[in-house]
Amino acid sequence: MTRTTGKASPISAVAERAGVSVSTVSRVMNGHATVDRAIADRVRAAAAALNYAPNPLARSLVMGRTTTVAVLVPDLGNPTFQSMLQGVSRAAARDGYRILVADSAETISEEGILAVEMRRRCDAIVLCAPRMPAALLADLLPELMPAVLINRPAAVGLAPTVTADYEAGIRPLVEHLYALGHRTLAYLQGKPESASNAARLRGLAAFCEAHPDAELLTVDGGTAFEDGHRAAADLAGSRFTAVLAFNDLVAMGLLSGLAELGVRVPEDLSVTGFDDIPLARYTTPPLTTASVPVLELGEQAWRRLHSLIVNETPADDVDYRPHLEVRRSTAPPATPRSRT
Amino acid sequence: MTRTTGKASPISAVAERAGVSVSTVSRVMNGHATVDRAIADRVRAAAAALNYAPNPLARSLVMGRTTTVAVLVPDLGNPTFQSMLQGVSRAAARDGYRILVADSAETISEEGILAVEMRRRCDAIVLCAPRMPAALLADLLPELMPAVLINRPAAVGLAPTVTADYEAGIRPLVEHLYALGHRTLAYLQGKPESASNAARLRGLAAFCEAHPDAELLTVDGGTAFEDGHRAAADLAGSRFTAVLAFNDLVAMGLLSGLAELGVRVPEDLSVTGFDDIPLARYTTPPLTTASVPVLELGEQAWRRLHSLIVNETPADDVDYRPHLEVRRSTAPPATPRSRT
DNA sequence: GTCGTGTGAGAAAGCGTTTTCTCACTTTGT
DNA sequence: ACAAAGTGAGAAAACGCTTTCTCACACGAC
Repeated sequence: MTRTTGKASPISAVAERAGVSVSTVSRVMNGHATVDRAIADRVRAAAAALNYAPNPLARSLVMGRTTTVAVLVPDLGNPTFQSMLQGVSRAAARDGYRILVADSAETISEEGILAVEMRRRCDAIVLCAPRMPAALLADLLPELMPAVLINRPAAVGLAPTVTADYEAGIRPLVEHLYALGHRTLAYLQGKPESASNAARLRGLAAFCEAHPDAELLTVDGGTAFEDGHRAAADLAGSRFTAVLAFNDLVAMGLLSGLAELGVRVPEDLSVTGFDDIPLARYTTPPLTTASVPVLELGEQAWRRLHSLIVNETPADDVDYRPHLEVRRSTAPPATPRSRT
Repeated sequence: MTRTTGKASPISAVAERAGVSVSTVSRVMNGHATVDRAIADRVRAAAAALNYAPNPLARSLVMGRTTTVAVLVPDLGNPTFQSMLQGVSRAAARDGYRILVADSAETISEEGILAVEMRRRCDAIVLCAPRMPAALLADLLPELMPAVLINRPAAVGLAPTVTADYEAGIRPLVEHLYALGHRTLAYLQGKPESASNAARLRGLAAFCEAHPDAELLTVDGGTAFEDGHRAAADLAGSRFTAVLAFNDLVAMGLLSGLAELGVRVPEDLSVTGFDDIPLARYTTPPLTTASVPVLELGEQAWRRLHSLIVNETPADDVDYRPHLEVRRSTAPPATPRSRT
């Protein structure tokens, strides 16, 4: 009648089979206190025979911890957030934690509700919500703690934060173009309400101030391939000699659109991306971009969250400065025809 | 003394404040039975004042369901699995379910343990484990039910399964190349132990049988960009006029490597991918590939899992036949020099 | 021989819910 | 008016565990 598989047997079954109390089984399973060697062996044998494993739910309830954390990202379809998730997931796995994941894209208006609901099922939360209004975030955070923020530089002080410095990061990119000789530039912006778009704009504003001879225009783009692809037509015939795309995805869409239109990159037009997603180095031509260590961002988020969970003071906030990755989508502008 | 925020108050606090028993609070919160209108209002007021929400853990323990399902994927860094995850996640979210995600890449040898452990924390599991030995899978499944399998055609019958038919899917691809005039082809294979690689090989074998005049050689590749990139050097000087890459990632790596070597695609060499990941249409040249509806795969997996959870009989297994997506990375072979 | 002092194991009290069981208090039927 | 049937709410059991509290027993010390 010994079934080595089947539905989970409760601790009481093990206790009964071993002829001891549940307390003793619990003690054995958790390696607690000193329990007589012979009895412990009997318990272990019984547990093995019944294929016993403690019910994690019951365990969580009584212990007040789930060894699970939530990760909320705005779009599971975006390589950047995918990598963040992967970074958190891997790091957390090493510490024996599981990930509860949610994609807020579907329910942008109820992002807050979603976050709270997720949070209550686990021990802590990593919040990547670039477009959540600051006020809402501030309201929410007390309910969410322990929490770590990704890419919410404005919220520094509210919770441990890991960020990429998009403002500083775009500077080398645009300076690179300037150094190549570009003076008429376009910035194909992302969603205007996004914090990181604002940061890029600040960085670009600083650039303009430093180089009054350069002209930089912001044009509406988006955050996805399609947005870049769509923008190609407008940009192809324009007077711009270089365009900074909001991110790599948009840049790739643009690259593809331009190729279809017969515009040569970088000969006719230089293009830059942002993020350095894995595919950026495999585009044609390989994309000049600002490299953001997203996996690292996820890992560092986990480190801080873990500290909070075990009641240590987390490491200081970290702000990754993206580094310029020069590839082949940028080159000096063609000799202006006006010279002719 | 009314704190509208703060640590979660238990149901007993609400009961006390409303001057009723916990049972009544529970009934009100769950809209059960008929409870006196006046009392119900009092309870709701108390709950609101205390910002009460039932503890999901306790709820799960007693109700025996968590409204959470696990998704196990072999690599969170791979666009294909990312899309599957997204597909499951979105569909599950619509039904009010959360996703517990795990990346087995780190612990390939303990994939089984991981699966069981995840499964015990929730109501069901979606298993995407293309390289798990069939015997292990069969052993594991009883413990995992309810479960749904993705891309394990060999396991049909053990659990509801959604698959892409890689064997049938590669056929139109290679036939397309054959029709273009290619007779010397290379298949840049993935991991030999993977089920979907075996399926592709079967499809290709059938092709060879049907076209004795064509020569097709299998060469070792891999599953990632880097693998394709690395293979470029070998393939560049070869006599092959077309190469079928294991998947789009490999194809893109290959494209990039070939571009660096000055090999023109498709003029000098035709290249195909597999999967039709979002970026495939934005490569240069856009990639001819077999389109696998991965998001759909995830969604269908969820549908079946949901059925199992609510004790309905799930829809029949579904086997998506990838469809040929002809883009611009394939063309007739260059006129052979041997003719000269 | 009595008094600490350990030691090891069982009993019981939670953890925060839901749900069944009970029962007091109306209504209704006659 | 009196039993039968309904209502609505509290008490208590259950979910499966961990942990504190208790206590029986055996040991050396005085």
